[in-house]
Amino acid sequence: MTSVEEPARPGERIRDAARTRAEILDVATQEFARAGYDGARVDEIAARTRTTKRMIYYYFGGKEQLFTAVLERAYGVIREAEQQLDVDHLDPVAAVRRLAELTFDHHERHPDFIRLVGIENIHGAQHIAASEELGRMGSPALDVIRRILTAGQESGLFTADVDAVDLHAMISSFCFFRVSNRHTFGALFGRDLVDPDRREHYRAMLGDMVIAYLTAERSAD
Amino acid sequence: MTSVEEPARPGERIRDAARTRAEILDVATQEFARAGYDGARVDEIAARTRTTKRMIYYYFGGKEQLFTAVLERAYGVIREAEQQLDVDHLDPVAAVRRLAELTFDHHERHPDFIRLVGIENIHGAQHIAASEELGRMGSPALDVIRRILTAGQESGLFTADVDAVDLHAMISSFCFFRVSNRHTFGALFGRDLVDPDRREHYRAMLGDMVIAYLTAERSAD
DNA sequence: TCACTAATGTACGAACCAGTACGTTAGCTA
DNA sequence: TAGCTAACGTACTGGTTCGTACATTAGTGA
Repeated sequence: MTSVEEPARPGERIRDAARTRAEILDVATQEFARAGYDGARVDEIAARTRTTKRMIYYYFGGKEQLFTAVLERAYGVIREAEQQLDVDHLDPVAAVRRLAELTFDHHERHPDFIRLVGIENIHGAQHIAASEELGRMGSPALDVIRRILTAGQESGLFTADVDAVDLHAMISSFCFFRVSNRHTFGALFGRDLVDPDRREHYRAMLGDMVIAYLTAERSAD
Repeated sequence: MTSVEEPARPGERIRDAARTRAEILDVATQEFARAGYDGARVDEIAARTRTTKRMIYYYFGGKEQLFTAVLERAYGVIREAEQQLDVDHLDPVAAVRRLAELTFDHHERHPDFIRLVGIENIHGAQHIAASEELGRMGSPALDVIRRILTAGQESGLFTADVDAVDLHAMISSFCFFRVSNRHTFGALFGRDLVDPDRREHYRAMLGDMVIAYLTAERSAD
């Protein structure tokens, strides 16, 4: 997520639009994730870049558009990760587990992304709705799930009545909750869901859960 | 969640500390849930009560403490609902499904609560940490889960290696995500997770998932 | 090399907003 | 019924914060 941040060497190009833009996005991502949309301060973002507040308005137009740009980039990162998915050579059961684990890993590695999505939900997904880029952007993961599901259902291995979107929701809910709700959950139940010592346990739990659900014996009705 | 709101009849008691306090809490719950902690406006809360901003500071001390009071009451509601849980007469499988469904129903019926918890997580659960009441307040659901789990494991029906807290996390994650992320999920994947027409489908999906996980055949290792 | 434009910095304004100083009244109690 | 206090209202303030007007400079193309 973080771009280059070299200590402005002498002789280096002083003016670099792309770098300035990227640096603003980096800092804005942190600040929005830290404090929420309304809690984030444009002045604070500016102070933590090598440029000034003026540039934020020059490049992005305003706080709202800046947040949208932050979201667009964050979703872009996960979409790229999903495009790396290569599970077609695996059998359906192994493929689903692999997919679930990759989702698990990505959520764990990008807590800022989780926070941004939580914040965007507080605001009714209005920025996603207003963004053409995010509207166009499909989900490679969904295509992968669709393929695995079809294979598993045709072979009779998978008995569950779900489609790809539902399965994606199931996997995401577990991964998302573990990161997004770790603070309240920890405070109320005294268990740190992201404790590294428990990481493998939850990772396995997710895979077991999804596979058990998909392959469970079902009464014909 | 909403308290009495009768249209101040003449002859009725004008001064009613309990009512004023409750009315402030009602409106504050809506306003915080609507806009987040920093997005919520104390003036807006005051304007939508029959009293003034001065009273908010008189009864609660400040915005921060008001939010804490809102959280305390919201958590109190779910704790009360959990205390109504009576599944000890059911077999473990039926009991787990019943518990999951009650969690599902409560989350669906209290979207404001979900939003408040999401907001509290954005702020690192600092208000919960600062609240004695919320610290003391255990979870009746957890006790119920513990009993069901023990019964199911002793009878050999449940094969999964989970404790009550993990199982609670699993159930909550599905119920919570469905409500909390419905906006971004809907915008990105075009599916409304809280569409009434799909309600039974997701309710069954949750129960199936949890039971499949708990009862799945496992290789001894 | 000169002029033009993209990129940047400074300083400020106007609105907003949490919190408070100060004054008032309802209703209980002695 | 007198007086006392909990409950309430008004009007304001001080600081914050988004956004912008205006000035300036780096780099580039003719």
